Amino acid sequence: MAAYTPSALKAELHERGWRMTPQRETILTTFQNLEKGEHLSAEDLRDLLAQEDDRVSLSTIYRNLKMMARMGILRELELAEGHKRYELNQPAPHHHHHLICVRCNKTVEFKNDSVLKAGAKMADKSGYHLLDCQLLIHAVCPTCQRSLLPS
Amino acid sequence: MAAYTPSALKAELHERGWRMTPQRETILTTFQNLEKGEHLSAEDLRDLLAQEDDRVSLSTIYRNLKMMARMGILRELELAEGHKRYELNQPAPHHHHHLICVRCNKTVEFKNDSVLKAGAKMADKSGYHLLDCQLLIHAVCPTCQRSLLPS
DNA sequence: TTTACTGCAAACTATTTGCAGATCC
DNA sequence: GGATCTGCAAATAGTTTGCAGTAAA
Repeated sequence: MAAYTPSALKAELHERGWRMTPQRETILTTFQNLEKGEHLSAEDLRDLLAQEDDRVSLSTIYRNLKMMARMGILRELELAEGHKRYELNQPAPHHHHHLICVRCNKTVEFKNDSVLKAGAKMADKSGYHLLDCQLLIHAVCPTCQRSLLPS
Repeated sequence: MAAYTPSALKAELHERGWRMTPQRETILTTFQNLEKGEHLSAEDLRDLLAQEDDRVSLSTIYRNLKMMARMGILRELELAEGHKRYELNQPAPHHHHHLICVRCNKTVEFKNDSVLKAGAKMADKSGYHLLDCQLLIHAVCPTCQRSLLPS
């Protein structure tokens, strides 16, 4: 656990000439307090914060989710159709991949360190600085295979 | 090469109570004639067909790209921000993954059969019918690392 | 002859952007 | 003090949908 603290974020922002704000701290700690494997869309996050009476505007949320993904703090997932979801970008023991049913969107998370290593090696070999590595499997789940509906 | 023929598509459509159309054949053969590694957005495809005076409406393109992805004929990629791209879903020797710079969107394709095998095994283990398996690596390319601009 | 498919135009929705005021450093 | 950040409202853009006519089988 331990992970990324607000002050580590602050330091990294300052390095780039940016600023720490209460909204950014709220967003970071919200993701850290999330149950393992839970991921949020921009709107989910807005609603969750509103429940706790800690309102942050949708545009600020969008701006900061994208920023944190580009910093490698969050990972951006395209699981269900039509909107992005975000989760903390965790290192090796917690890092996982996704298997998704294209019909019902049911998602299975799974770990595979050798895939992660292969990704890291590939990035390194090309001189890229790795931010996130996800194996994305599109498939049809057992239930939907049995369904009589074509599609 | 060889691959999927229009009549194979026709047969598969009929199995599901669907129909073959000239538009569907056009879309399939267009992807087959594409250079290796090239991928198209819905709009790209519309424009490419218009150039060859073989106009297909955008809605028909959207409907069929999604259908063919759900059949496993095409793979749906989210490379650059904001719109999906499609390419032929090729088997083992041509199958590849993507390494993407989150700043400039420069993309490197690479092959890794053991990753593909790990994905197929995982789908099988969960009883899912595999459609596509892609390792998606988000990173910062060498040029953008050197750039002085923060972000 | 039936039902699926296409094309058009309109609708939708997630995300982005311009701007004025607030706030971080 | 000066630049960055936020919140609002409006704009954008990719994609979807309703419908009437067309065409597979």
